[in-house]
Amino acid sequence: MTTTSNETRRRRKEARPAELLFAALELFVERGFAATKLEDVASRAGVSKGTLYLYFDSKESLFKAVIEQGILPLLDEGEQLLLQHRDNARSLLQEMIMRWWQILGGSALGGIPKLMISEAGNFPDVATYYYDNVIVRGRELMRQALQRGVNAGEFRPLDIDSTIDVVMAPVLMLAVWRYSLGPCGCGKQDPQAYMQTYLDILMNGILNKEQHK
Amino acid sequence: MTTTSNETRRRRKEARPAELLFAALELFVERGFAATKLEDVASRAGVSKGTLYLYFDSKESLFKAVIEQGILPLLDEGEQLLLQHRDNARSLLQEMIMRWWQILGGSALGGIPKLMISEAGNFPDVATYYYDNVIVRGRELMRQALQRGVNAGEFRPLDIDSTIDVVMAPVLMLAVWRYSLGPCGCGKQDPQAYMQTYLDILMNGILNKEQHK
DNA sequence: TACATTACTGACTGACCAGTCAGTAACTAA
DNA sequence: TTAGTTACTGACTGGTCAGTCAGTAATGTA
Repeated sequence: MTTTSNETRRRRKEARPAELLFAALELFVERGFAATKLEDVASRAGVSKGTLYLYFDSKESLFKAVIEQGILPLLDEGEQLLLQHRDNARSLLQEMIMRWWQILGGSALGGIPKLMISEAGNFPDVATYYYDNVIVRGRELMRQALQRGVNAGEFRPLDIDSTIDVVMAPVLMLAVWRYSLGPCGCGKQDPQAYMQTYLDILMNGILNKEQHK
Repeated sequence: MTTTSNETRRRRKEARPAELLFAALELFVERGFAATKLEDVASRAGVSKGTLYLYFDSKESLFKAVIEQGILPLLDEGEQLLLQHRDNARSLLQEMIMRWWQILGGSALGGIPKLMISEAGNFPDVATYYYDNVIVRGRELMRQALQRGVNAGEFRPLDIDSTIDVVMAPVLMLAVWRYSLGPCGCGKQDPQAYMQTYLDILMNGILNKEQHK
């Protein structure tokens, strides 16, 4: 081995934090927090372990940063969508769900729900942060979409609070799956069909029967 | 400290394995595999670490045993239900889902899905075992209930394969939640209402419109 | 009561890894 | 070109924990 790196050492103060966070996210999601070695995080980001400690105080603070950086952009987009949308509630809800899935399914951010689920017990304060800043905010978006539909008579009368969680569960489950049993050759057969079926059942389940098809 | 245990040492060869498995399940679910110390598992089971090694070869084999012992009884019951049930498909499906939730929600077994999700990446062979013996078998139960409904005209024509996963997701999510963010004071407000709403939306979503209410 | 068997114990070891810090080399300003 | 600054490195340390094993005590048997 003793590969003398042909890539010469560089100083890139600005890029390091983001690169380290991305590497950490990938490894935390893949292996879990406790089983991830900081040496591996550093080398995946192309630096040494010492460098990691220039930018983060400890393994735990790296974890916190991963969570905090990772999810804020996601919600901003949802809030945009809600404000701009002027079509009926059905298409708003449908679009929110699909957009949400595209983001979760299409980037490493999709691993965050799995990571948070796995580690919440070991980091109660991060869990609380996540709850207050992600879950509550996400639920609020969903609440408004559902409420709009119920008010307009598009949706049946619903117990909004519990409906929010029921509606979100299948999307979350799909994202979680992707990073857990998915890679073991036992994925859901077809995410596309899954989402299709889900939306079909959901819409049939909550739309008012007045206007059919 | 030096607490001289007033409870005198006992020899209970038969009871140890089950007690160790139960303690291990609780701690693995609570903290994750890597973050769980075998010393803690042993002491929760009321024995020393050495004793644990009389019954299990290694930490990994303990993990495997936890998974293997934990889920088989669950499926047996589901298969019973499917065979005995002679009512309509709607009530069969409803009963399967509720019974499933009762078991997951009412015993420590409910933590197994969370545990498997968290650790699948680190134990591909256990994940494969779990997939083949739990997920495939569980899906088969669900498939038969759904197929029965579609054949009888009770349910709309459905893409059964994807419907299976969509139907299961909300129950799994509820179980997972209970052992992740649930304990951080941010639980789903009311599991009862959640299941109620879920069944309501699901049934409205898949029942044929011919027979209403 | 004495001896044999074995379930059980816990101090010990070696590997592993988070976190440190003295040293190195990339960049900068003169 | 040189001297000064600082981003970066990696060998090292101290603590932790999976796994071991020589010893202890509970039970069985005579």
